[in-house]
Amino acid sequence: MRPGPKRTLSEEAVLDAAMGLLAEGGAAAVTVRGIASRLGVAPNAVYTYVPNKAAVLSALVERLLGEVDLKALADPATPWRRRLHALALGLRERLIAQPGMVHLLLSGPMDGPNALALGECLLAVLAEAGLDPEPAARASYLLIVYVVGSIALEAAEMDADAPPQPEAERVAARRATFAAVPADRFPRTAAAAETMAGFISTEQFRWGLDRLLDGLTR
Amino acid sequence: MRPGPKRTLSEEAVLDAAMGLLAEGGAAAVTVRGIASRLGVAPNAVYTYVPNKAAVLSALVERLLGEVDLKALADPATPWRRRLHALALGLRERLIAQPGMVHLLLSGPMDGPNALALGECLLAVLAEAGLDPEPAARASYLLIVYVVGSIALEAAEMDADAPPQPEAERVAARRATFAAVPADRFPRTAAAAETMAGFISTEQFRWGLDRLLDGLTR
DNA sequence: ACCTGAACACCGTTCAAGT
DNA sequence: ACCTGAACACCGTTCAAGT
Repeated sequence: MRPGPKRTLSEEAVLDAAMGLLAEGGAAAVTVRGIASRLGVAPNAVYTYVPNKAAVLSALVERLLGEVDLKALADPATPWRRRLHALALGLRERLIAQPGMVHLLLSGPMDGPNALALGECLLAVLAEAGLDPEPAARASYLLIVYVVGSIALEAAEMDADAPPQPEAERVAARRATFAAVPADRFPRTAAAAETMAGFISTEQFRWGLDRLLDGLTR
Repeated sequence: MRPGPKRTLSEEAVLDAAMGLLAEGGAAAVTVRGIASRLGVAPNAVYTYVPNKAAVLSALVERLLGEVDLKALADPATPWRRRLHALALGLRERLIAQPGMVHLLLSGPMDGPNALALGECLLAVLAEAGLDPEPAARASYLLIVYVVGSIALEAAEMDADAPPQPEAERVAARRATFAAVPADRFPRTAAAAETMAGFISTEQFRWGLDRLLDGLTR
């Protein structure tokens, strides 16, 4: 490929390449040089389309948030609690599917337009749930904290530099870990080992979400 | 400093150096070469005391968790709710004081002895609160998710490569951000801007913790 | 305007020495 | 056993070219 004003690439192509690296090798694999090589271009050519690596990472987060189906979230035909469940579970599914994505999400403020749109939609749903503006705002943040926190803890137990394992295998790995806990020193932990193995599961995620919504609307 | 079997250093010294780098320059500043230079030693000398960088990071997390006052958490003289508040606020204070520490916490599983001890203690407190073993186990995880998630989101808005700013300044920065939100596109967000500026505060942290405990014990 | 080659200032880690 | 110098295979980013 010869130099010249060709504009063979685009910011979108850069983001696609970055996404591919993320999917294959985790957050550590997302490098400017890796993006360039995937695009068949010299490392510094990437800087034509993107100011720096940090911009790539936050653009990836924005892109992910843009994929959330806000129409379904806003649909007044479905009960608000069901809509919040769908949002939380959808976000979880997307974030877990891309190991290392949570780390990108937590590497900077969520202040992009898609993040704002999601927040706005969340406020509307919570208003429908009967919350006044101030509690609704606080509740929206609490929900985000829960979703992101859950996934961050899940991701912490995953091998960051590998493709994601299915949930059943990850739970099995945790079960093995807790089976090795000495019952004399940590009796309660050992007794609840089976429960604790399942913390990394959709079922526990749902349970926690319900306790949270209970606390918010009682 | 000349080579030879001197044992001038120790694993503890390595961790101290790493902690100093973390405090001064955030997570990105914690490098093997930085540790070595801080100890006045060649980069590879560090590998005499520590197998690799990942071991340094998880040891830092373990050290932090070891600083939690489990005796105060277990003290049956204080009401359990107050004890949980103290634990959560204490963890938050420590983690916020070291910018980048949350990223270390989230970079691997919390399966060290101090993490287990903290979990065990948490289970005991929740049992005192009247929860059966299984709900207690789930609740303990939910609490950890909340604390870690809150701090991770707070840290995401902090400059990772700089010493921590006081809470008041961070809230002020957020206020400026939300004041710039266009009210026509995001009316609810703009209306609740003042509330949302305070999400990064001890007060919101307390509020969320109380909603959580409400949901867990109702 | 867009791309290249070369370079700069970094990484983590390894390996063959020296004492 | 412990440390060193040198090296390897990487980073992100910049800069002076070439077309």
